Amino acid sequence: MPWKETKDPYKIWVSEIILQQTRVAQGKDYYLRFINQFPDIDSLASAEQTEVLKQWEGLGYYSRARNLQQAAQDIIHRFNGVFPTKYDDIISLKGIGPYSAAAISSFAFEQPYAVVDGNVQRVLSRHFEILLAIDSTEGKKRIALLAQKLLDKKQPAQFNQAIMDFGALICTPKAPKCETCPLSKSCRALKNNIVKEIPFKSKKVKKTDRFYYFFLIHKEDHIVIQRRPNIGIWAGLHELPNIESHSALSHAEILSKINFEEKKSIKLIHSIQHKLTHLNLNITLYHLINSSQYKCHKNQRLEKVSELSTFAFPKPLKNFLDIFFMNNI
DNA sequence: TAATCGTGGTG
DNA sequence: TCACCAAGATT
Repeated sequence: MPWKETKDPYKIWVSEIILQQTRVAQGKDYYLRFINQFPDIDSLASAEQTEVLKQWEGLGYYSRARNLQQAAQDIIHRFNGVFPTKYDDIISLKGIGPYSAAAISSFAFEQPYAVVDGNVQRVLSRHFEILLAIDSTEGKKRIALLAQKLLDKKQPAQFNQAIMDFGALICTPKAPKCETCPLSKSCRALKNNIVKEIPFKSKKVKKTDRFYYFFLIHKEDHIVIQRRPNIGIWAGLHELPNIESHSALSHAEILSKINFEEKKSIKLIHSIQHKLTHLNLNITLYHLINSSQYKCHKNQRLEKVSELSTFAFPKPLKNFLDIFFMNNI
């Protein structure tokens, strides 16, 4: 892992943000490209937000990218452009919570702060048979205190890396390798045969439906694009003009909501469903065939198809645009 | 506290 | 196929 070959707090910081809720295999190439494009705090702080989001395109949880840049600008102003070394200063930065602050403090500065991520929650809750939900305040507190107590204060970086690796390789979520586990003798969950029951959560995420009807408005070698608002899903990314709804809309309802001149020339070209962690996404794409009369709104712009790769789009839209224009050139 | 925020891998 | 969840944080 390339971020393990450095003590540069900036690079360690970037790697930790990228790896939040993200697998190493998925984040590795993003890390290399991001560091190449923004090699230090100054280059990140002074970049255009659209550039930063472009580097993040396809990685998800896009507030991470915007918070990363905001924190870089914050470091310029509050810490003279030098990454802070105190835990309290580190955790005060946008996008850095308890896990990332402990990770940076230990990996970059060898300070005695125990990381608590999904791996650590799993390892400790099993080994010590903690029968508290890991998404409860009490459960989190118990595990955090335990991790901090267990931490080897003389080599916190190595300890933190080891316990996370242990969770990722041995004490895995499903089919943990208890037969060859070096801690099997002292594991209380294994002793009581409840390894697969731990850890557990108390809350159930209820999924909501969301419907997007996107319009591909095509004028010769240009299409109409716009930017998403700075809140909500895919905040700050580019997209196509659309209608959003919490329920399915009929074709007639869609036509009644749009103010295009040539309603009859709207053709459905693509319909897909996505299951996200917290919502069911239904995306329908329409093609406005004869759109020579279309006039852009203030928040919209005509952009050359050949320039679309310079903008960050949500993954479902990028997939569609890539295929559509590859087959139509 | 609970809801929200993406994408991809896994059994 | 589908629920689960991965180096979590914010509001």
